[in-house]
Amino acid sequence: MQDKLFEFISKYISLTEEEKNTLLSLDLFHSVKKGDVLLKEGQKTLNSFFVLKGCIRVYYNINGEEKTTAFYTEMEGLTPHCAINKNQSEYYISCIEDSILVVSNDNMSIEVNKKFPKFDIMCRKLSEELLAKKQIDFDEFKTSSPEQRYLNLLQKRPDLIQRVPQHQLASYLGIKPQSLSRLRARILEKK
Amino acid sequence: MQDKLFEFISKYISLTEEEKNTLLSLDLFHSVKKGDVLLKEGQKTLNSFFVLKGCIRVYYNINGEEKTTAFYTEMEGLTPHCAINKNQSEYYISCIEDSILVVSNDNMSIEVNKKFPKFDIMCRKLSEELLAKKQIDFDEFKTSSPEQRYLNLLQKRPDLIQRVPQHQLASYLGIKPQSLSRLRARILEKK
DNA sequence: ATCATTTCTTAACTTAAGTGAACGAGCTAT
DNA sequence: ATAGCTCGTTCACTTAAGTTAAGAAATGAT
Repeated sequence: MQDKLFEFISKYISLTEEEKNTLLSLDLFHSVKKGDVLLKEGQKTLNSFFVLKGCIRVYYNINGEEKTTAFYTEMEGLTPHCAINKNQSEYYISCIEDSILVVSNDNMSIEVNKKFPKFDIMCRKLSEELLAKKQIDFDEFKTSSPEQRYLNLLQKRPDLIQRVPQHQLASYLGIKPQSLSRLRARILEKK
Repeated sequence: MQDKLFEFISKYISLTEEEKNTLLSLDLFHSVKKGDVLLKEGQKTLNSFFVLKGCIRVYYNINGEEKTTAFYTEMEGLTPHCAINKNQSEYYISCIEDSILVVSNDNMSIEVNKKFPKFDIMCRKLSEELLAKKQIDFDEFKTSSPEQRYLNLLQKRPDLIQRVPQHQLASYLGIKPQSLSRLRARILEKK
């Protein structure tokens, strides 16, 4: 499982054995169970989460209703907003499948970056890439209807539709569960 | 105007005079006129754009229709997706006011980063921060109705509503110009 | 100053999403 | 096994956005 992490990192920088060992000494790997909550609204954390296996989701509690806004699956990760601006978190992060995560905290990465400055380069490339990608995703969302978004998701991340409950998918698509149900029925009719 | 750039940079790293001079020697500052197109669909560029004064917008041409997805005003900037993944651009970038921009290109920043590695640190902090902010913006967009989005924009970026044409604002809000018109009339009624 | 174009608004109509309620299927815990 | 939940779907109704068209207002070009 560690190899998957190194494989991912190698897309951005190359690591010596020494550097790999430094990383392995940091107790990065964590198993979490379906339903485990990694971060709650109002909490603070300096942790970042990277998914090696499984799926985590981000959701808000808005007037007692859960609104899911993001899923992270294999080889995807997030640094919560609150870890960057040192606020309390506005959202929850929880685990929707038994998962294996790399959990790294900010102090840790400051240490690592001191020892191996090229980690900064990786983090920079990675976050620039993710930023550009997020912008494209946002653009696609803005410029399409709920039905187009669903069809788009079906193309791009068919796994999500399988592994994620409908009502969570619905808010991810910016609509209510009933509307998603109806929209799917409508698509089936058309075929 | 250069001071505004240094002031911005100083939020992330501190610069020596030598470093400032190196930056100034790079011919970074450009004046552009309202309507000037900085990037077209299908083009490639390695340039990044940072707005010192004025406003630029990102828009797509989808079935002959312009869909505006982003605005960048004072002290905001973007690195186009195509500059990161070396593709042809999917979108246009143009100037909606006479503006003063910092235009930096990728080769240039590689040079600068070699000389002054702390620029990498700045870029990293900056893009991590922007990524987290973009995610929050996206979340807000997903979890609110067009009307809420408009009211939200009115709070957070009242300047945009003044300086940007309605039909561009509309697609920025994910709706048609007619719907924006109607929605604004509805809000006025309620008051 | 005038003409042409673009932009914004309004209106009538269509389509789709939101809302509230009901029902059955599947899970969970006891 | 069953009682209690959650989840997904369906329905009827409401509300708002999309569409098409028309006209007024603002802008730009000659």
